[in-house]
Amino acid sequence: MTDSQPSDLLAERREKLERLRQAGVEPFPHGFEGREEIADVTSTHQGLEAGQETDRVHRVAGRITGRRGHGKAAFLDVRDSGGTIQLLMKADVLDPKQFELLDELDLGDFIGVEGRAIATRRGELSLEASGWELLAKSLRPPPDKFHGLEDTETRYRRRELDLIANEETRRIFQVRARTVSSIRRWLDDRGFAEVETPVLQPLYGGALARPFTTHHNALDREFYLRIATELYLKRCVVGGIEKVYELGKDFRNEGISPKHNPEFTMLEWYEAYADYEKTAADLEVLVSDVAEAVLGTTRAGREGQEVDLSPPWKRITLREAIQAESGIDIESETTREGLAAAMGVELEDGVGWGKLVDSLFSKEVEPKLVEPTFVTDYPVELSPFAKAHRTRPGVVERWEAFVGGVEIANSFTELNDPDEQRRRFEQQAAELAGGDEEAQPYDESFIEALEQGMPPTGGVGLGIDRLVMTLAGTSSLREVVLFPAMRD
RNA sequence: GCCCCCGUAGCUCAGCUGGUUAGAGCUGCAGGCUUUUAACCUGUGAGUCGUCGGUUCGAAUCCGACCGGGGGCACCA
Repeated sequence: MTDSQPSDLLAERREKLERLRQAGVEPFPHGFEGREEIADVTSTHQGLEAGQETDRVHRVAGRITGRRGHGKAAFLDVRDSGGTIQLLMKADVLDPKQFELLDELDLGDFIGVEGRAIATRRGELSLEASGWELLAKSLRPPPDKFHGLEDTETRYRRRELDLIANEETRRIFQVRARTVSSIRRWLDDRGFAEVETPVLQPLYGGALARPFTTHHNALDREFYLRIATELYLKRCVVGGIEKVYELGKDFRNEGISPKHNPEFTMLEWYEAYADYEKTAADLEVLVSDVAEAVLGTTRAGREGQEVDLSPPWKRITLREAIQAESGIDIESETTREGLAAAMGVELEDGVGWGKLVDSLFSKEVEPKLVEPTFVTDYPVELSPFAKAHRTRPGVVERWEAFVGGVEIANSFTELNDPDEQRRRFEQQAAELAGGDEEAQPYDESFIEALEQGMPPTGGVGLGIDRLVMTLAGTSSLREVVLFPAMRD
């Protein structure tokens, strides 16, 4: 090699690729037999003392994350998904050709190695390589080995680089994977059946949100991406699946924020013969159990805002919560004009009493609900699928759960009176016609299902991304979504 | 949709009251070193300063528009 070679980082790697090929090395072989997980190797030799050598030979494979040359010896760090181990490459142990070809390796390459376990003078467990093979050449340079990758945009757009460079990112998505699997286990163990209902729906419903619209060519008609699984899951309950859940993506055509992504993961479960007291008791146990399973503790949350997720969680009615934080009693201010005046805001067209209550709550109360809290008994205007409260007029049997100032779940005693449901739909349809784009369209087939007869039922929606935020201690939802929505 | 902040080498950053050929560390390349671990030592290469336009003798630096990102507001879960 002379100085006149192109010094471009990509070109360098391609030249190494060619030199390896010319030396008879296949840079992209098909596999590596007899590999052990690095974590297993390190735990096998945990007690090894500095300078101690063994005769145990291991085969490991992974990505080269560090390299320290030493003339007639070299150290490589190799990482697989569960651990990292140091390799000692010595000129007097390796085949001369293999030792020479080490020069053609780069940070980021995948190699497979065989070597005996030793502990170096500094006490680091290492494999003294007797042979190595290239498993895949990396043709692009990895992010800075010390500073990692910090640019937020690159981290989200090229999440693979973020995962390579940042231990914390790998941890977060491990938390996410364990959270999802332990939620499924929790529900499965209690006899819930997981189902899959349509993502493409002829009519959207089950939440107050604007949908994405798409087109089916063969049928030549519009479909909506679901905003919730609610209505289909209740039809499952009508059909006799008494404990049912679905864990999957919903899509809402709303803005993007640290708490919102247009596609997000939602768990909904429904249990026949249960009510919102039962669902609240279940949720606090589920979240607490999941935290214990995933983190080994029920304490979680962001730095400086750690909370204890163990039950029982605090319970407060919406009215009390609002009164405590704002001094406004929503049972006294029962007109939109009166409430707007009490809040000191301009009354805009199309903003009803319910929306005012909602905005009052979001502004004044929600950010302060750091400790796990159930807020109960919502106005009927905001809850078209919830059953009226058994004793309190004007409110429904509904709660929302908050942790760290973020809503993580929503639940009600489900409305199962088809005639009442029809009236609620009519109300929603009127608001939709009146310009409220988040109101519900009328769904006759759902009404027919209720007319078939649905047992008293409790249902819950749990935002998985937001729960993972809490468990992983992140302040942005985008940190727990592998590939968050981006422009272009 | 509105407001504020940001965009300099593959990565992490400096330079920004306008003024020689835009700097550093890591990465890369050449060389040295048989126990290092952010290895070290010597030498060396690498940039449409987000894009386009404007002001100016002169723009990474000042102004405008656009693109992309972050945060906040609005809206939602």
